[in-house]
Amino acid sequence: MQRMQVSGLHLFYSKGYYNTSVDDVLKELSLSKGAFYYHFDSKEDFFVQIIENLLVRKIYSMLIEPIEGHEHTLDLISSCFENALETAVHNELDYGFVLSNFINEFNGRNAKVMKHLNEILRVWEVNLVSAIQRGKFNGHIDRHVDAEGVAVFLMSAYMGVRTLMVEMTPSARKYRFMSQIRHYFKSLEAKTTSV
Amino acid sequence: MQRMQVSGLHLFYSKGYYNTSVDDVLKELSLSKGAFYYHFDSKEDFFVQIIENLLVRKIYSMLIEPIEGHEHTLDLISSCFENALETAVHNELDYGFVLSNFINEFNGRNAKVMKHLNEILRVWEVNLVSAIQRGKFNGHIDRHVDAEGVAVFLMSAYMGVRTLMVEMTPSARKYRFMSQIRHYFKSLEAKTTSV
DNA sequence: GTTAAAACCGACCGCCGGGTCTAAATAGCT
DNA sequence: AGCTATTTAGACCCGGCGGTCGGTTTTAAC
Repeated sequence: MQRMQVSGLHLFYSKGYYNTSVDDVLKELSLSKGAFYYHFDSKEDFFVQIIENLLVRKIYSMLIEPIEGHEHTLDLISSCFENALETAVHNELDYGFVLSNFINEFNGRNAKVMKHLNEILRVWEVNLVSAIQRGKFNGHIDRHVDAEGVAVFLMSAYMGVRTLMVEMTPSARKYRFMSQIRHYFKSLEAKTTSV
Repeated sequence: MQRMQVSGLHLFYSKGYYNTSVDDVLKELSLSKGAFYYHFDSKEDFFVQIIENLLVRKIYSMLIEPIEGHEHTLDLISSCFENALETAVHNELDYGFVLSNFINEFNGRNAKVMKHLNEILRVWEVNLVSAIQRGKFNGHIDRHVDAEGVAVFLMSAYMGVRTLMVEMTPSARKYRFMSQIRHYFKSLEAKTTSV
């Protein structure tokens, strides 16, 4: 059952949810329909459980936890992004943004699933905002900076670069992206510029 | 035939390519299978023609042409983004980034289609890079700025915010996003900061 | 060893989607 | 009007997919 979810996630990620049949998942593990529908009500239910059991935790440990420290916030964020993108470069299952793909796939097509995915986004956003506010409080970040704005901007940029990195010179793009992120961060630091 | 393409694009955009059947397109226009397969070899061919006939032109007029002027490059880009995102807010068919959605859908699933979509991206990127270089030449942009880096960063951010804007307070996010973009641009201007 | 519950098997159903094919309609031309 | 070429109609085929169901095996408790 755990195995089903793991290989289900891999397949859904690489081939897309609607483009992956239940049989595909079962073939991978040499299991039968019976086994599947004993454990899960439906394909959708299966996917929701994958989100809850695998996705949220991985994303939490990859994008939330790493920036909860009390050191220089912007450094935490940039090395967190750096790590996440590095796993993406190596074509590994980039839990960092499996999410982005799924959001694109389910948008306006499956409200139920979208609720779960949006919830993850929301948590990430809240966490980014509070990290930035912490940075302002600690004096690392200029106090005029709009925390919500920066959060939206960072999420956008990160999700976008993930799309751009697939199939086209990923490591070069990662490098360029990260250096711009750092440049952008420099402009947010205290005693340098203001918003 | 033109009508087929137009309503095909609308449906593919709103429901997804794989989630839209040929019959759906035909139902919309009260046409029959015969009419469709007389004009197009396959569903895929149909889609490729939509890309070539509708998508590239619209994107060209929305994201390429507007930044080809010789005024302050960064201003051109930001008002170009502003316009494109504004149409997205109003749930209109945002040709600006229909592209982003499709790239996400076809990534790693259909190489043939991806070739066409990547080509559009490539043109956009080249155009951004040369716009930025023009800005450096004109003295509006700091000469230390990495034009390729900025281009990748802008494309990422733009594509990402499009994802983020769907289904969750789009206009607030657009506003925040744009103000961060402008802030970022300020840090690229000549005689202020360097990379 | 018996028994009941948990887990699994795989044939089967109904539906839908892409694509084919033949016949009919329509348009264009003389 | 008559004839050809273009365009449509829609019945049909086939493969795949989500889901069901009756039955078999495995597990575990006593």
